[in-house]
Amino acid sequence: MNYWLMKSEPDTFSIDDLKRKKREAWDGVRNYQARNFMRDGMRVGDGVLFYHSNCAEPGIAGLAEVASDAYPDPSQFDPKSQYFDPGSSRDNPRWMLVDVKFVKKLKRTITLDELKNHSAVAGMTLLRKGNRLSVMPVEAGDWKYILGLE
DNA sequence: GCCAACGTTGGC
DNA sequence: GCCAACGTTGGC
Repeated sequence: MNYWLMKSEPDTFSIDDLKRKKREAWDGVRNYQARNFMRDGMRVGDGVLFYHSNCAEPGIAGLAEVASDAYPDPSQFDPKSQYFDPGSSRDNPRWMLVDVKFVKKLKRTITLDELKNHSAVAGMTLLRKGNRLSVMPVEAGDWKYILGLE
């Protein structure tokens, strides 16, 4: 069992949206490293920290779970989608995604600002300067520690 | 809205 | 293969 952090802009798709929909295909990832984590690293049942980015209160807003194996992101084939990739083909899809299902909304958002003040998690990928990955691994120890902060 | 950081693209 | 230009991310 592995742990992950996935970023979403709450204006686009928030933890409340996931709660309402129960399950969501995590489409639109167009970064190779993030894709590789989904394609090669994720297994059904892995834990996911649902992170709100690019908003008033950036931070971990809830928990989710990997709910499918990786499969081709349908939006890459759709010319009307903002995620359309003319360089990809159905025979050899470039972008993969997983489904994610709702587990819980945290009682409060554990903010980025707060995490920065805990030296125990200072090594997290999330906190690395200039980090822009939208999907990244989380170490088991960091996962446990963060859940203890709620 | 600004801008630092970083990934991608494309000319050479 | 180098690297400048460009686009995007995301905190502030």
